[in-house]
Amino acid sequence: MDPKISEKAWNPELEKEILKQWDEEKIYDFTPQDDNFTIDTPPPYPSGRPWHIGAAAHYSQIDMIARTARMAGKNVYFPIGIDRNGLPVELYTEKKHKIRMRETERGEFLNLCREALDDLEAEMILIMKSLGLSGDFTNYYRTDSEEYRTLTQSTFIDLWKKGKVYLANRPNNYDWVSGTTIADAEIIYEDLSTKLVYMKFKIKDTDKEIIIASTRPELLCACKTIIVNPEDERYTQYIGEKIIVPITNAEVELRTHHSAQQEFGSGAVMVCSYGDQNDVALFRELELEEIVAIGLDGRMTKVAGEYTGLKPKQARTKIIEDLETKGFLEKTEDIVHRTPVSERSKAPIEIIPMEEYYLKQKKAVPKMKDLGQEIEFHPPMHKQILMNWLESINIDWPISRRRYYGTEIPIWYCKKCSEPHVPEPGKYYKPWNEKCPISNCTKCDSTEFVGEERTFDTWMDSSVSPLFISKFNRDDEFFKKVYPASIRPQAKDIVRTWLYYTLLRCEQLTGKKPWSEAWVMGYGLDEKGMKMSKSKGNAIDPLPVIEKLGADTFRFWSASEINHGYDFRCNEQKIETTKKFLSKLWNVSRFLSSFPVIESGKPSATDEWILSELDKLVKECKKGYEAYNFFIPAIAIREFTWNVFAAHYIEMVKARAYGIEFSDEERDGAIFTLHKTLSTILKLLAPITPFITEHLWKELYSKDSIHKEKHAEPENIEEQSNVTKEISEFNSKVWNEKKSQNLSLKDSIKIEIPESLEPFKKDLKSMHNLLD
RNA sequence: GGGCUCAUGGUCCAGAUCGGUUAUGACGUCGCCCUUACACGGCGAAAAUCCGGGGUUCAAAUCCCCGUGGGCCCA
Repeated sequence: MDPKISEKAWNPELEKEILKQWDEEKIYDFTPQDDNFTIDTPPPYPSGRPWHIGAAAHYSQIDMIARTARMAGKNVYFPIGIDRNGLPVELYTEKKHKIRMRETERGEFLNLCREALDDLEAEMILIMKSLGLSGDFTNYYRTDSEEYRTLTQSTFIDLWKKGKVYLANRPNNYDWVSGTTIADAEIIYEDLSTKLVYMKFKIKDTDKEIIIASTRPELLCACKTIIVNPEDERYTQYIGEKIIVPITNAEVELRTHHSAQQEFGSGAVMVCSYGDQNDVALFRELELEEIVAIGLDGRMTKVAGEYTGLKPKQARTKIIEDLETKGFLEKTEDIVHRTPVSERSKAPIEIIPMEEYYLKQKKAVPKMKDLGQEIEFHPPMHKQILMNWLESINIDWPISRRRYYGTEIPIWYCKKCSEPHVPEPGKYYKPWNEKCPISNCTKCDSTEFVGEERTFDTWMDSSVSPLFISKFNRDDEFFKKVYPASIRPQAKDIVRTWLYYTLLRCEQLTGKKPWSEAWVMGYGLDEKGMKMSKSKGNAIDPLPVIEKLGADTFRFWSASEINHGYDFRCNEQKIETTKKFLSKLWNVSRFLSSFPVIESGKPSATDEWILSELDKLVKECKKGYEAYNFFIPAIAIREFTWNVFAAHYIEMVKARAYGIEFSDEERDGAIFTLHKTLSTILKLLAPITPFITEHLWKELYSKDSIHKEKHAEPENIEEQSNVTKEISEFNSKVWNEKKSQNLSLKDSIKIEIPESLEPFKKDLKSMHNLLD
């Protein structure tokens, strides 16, 4: 009886062949029906090489969602997209070609960006395909396509007409390196070392002075008041006094405010426009008149007097020197300061009053909270990230950006009266490069217009992904069938951006929530538990790993190592050792391929025992798959296949399956059970390791793809877990005994079989060559 | 300062809303073994006072409180 499968190990090269078959057989094609399972797949952003290994794990798991749903009998719509709008590619292009965006002709710069994106995108698509993603690659979408940008602009025009957009001049987070406003959500905090400068401020008409500590002495020229804590007794006597600001000699008032911390510096704080968000709040609350000390070029403005034109950091150094020579400097201290920086350029942000477009969101918060409650989160704990974010929203969403590579804001202004004009939706507009489609100004009838040059925040594009994939405004029939989507899989770190903005925008545009479930995955960290980044040098390139070990090994690692929702560590060696399980599965299948597949058989006590354990496994997997938690089935399947099925059951029935000293009926019971168990294992594993299961399935059980099968259903067989324990204990006992007597495993030995294992006596005897 | 989350052999992790025998498994280490699926294997061994303290209970890795330390997020 030669095994039908002859190769001794799973060869990952076979994956390429299988991919081709899937392609030819079109087994993942989607035709909308009345009831569909739509996955709002995250379009990854090609921002540079290499792609993140955590992302590869993430997309593997998203595919497991698709396959799980498919095997549950759902009609799965699994679109694939690439997000191509935004700042990172601009920075990448500037670096790659050693150019500056603002010194390059806009059209030319956009072309360079597009080329860079095409390159990076090709690698991502290659990785996603190699991973076996069962998505729609033939129609994959790009967020910078004409069609997508038309949607972004149309939805903006719609919201504009509904009065949800307004222009306002406000202190804004300004990233002067990128030359653009950024949203609060794009700010991160970094601990940077800086100097805390203790300055002497004279109290007017006295010879007394107070000390004020600040990390931003260059903003002295924008200082409007000094605050102290109302409970700080050191300053009680000076409240209401005029204080002379060093260098500028301006007079400001000393007031009390609870936000001044007594422990920080001297307890007295200078309030300037704008050192930080607290300054913004204070200027608003105390109705102070703002002074713009830093311009859009990131340099000091003329109010800075002799420091005009310097960058804030240069001005700081110089002003510290001047304070010292003029006797205003008490001391300086080196401190580490949590500094708000731009997430993308890493430059410290400045707060500068600027005119930007805003999308109303403050009033929508209660509604968003309700929607958030309606959405089922996997795992449930991550709903809290959204709720915390909603709790902290206190300004509307600034949506305009002073960048090039993004969807253009479709507005033209009348040259004469500046009235803004928004065109009709349904077309992609580039106002910086196109004539205004409106012939006369609606206000003054003038015929000359100026196009808006700014673009949208990229989340304006990303936040309509459920509308794009469902062909909103393009195909009503399709839209009705696939919207709202079923599930939004995404990473934990963009809950407050992508997840939240999608909720907001889709509700504003359709009145409905965009999906009923949200599936949130943790971060991929390095082997020490630190965040991976290119600058730290601890990033792992997923492509060579996948090429070397194969997608299934990588996928099984991802499922068995990542407890859903928690952060996970990536370790190449760990991934490699995962391969052992696939080898085990392969060799179990190779052994079974020696026996004919038979449809039925009369199971013996041993067979019934393993079938009860198998049924337990089916139940366990079902629990995991229903929550889209692949950690549960992966661990359970590995444990069962390796440590129960292969280690004990197969060894017990080997002789019976060969028919040595057993009747045909007994033999067939074993063969039937072996195949039933293996075929069930393959089906249980199919969503996690689609390649090897497909190959073995076709070798052993069917011409048709395993991915057209339905999930195995529990048969509710009574549990026999105690038997498992007794069997494995007995087997260990025999093995140990033989070892201590220096016997080979095939040698005979005399050991009493416990009474409880009486039903398994014949199998155990043949397994261990036990003497009566 | 607030929130979420984690802490179990050298390393990673299970023990999930339901407290209950000797705390699961993998990686690594060591020893033995070619046994007609597999040496990418099998068997065996060593290795954990379950972060600390307190409480509830007949019973706590598990529940509660306090603390310590890490990660992430927000301010």
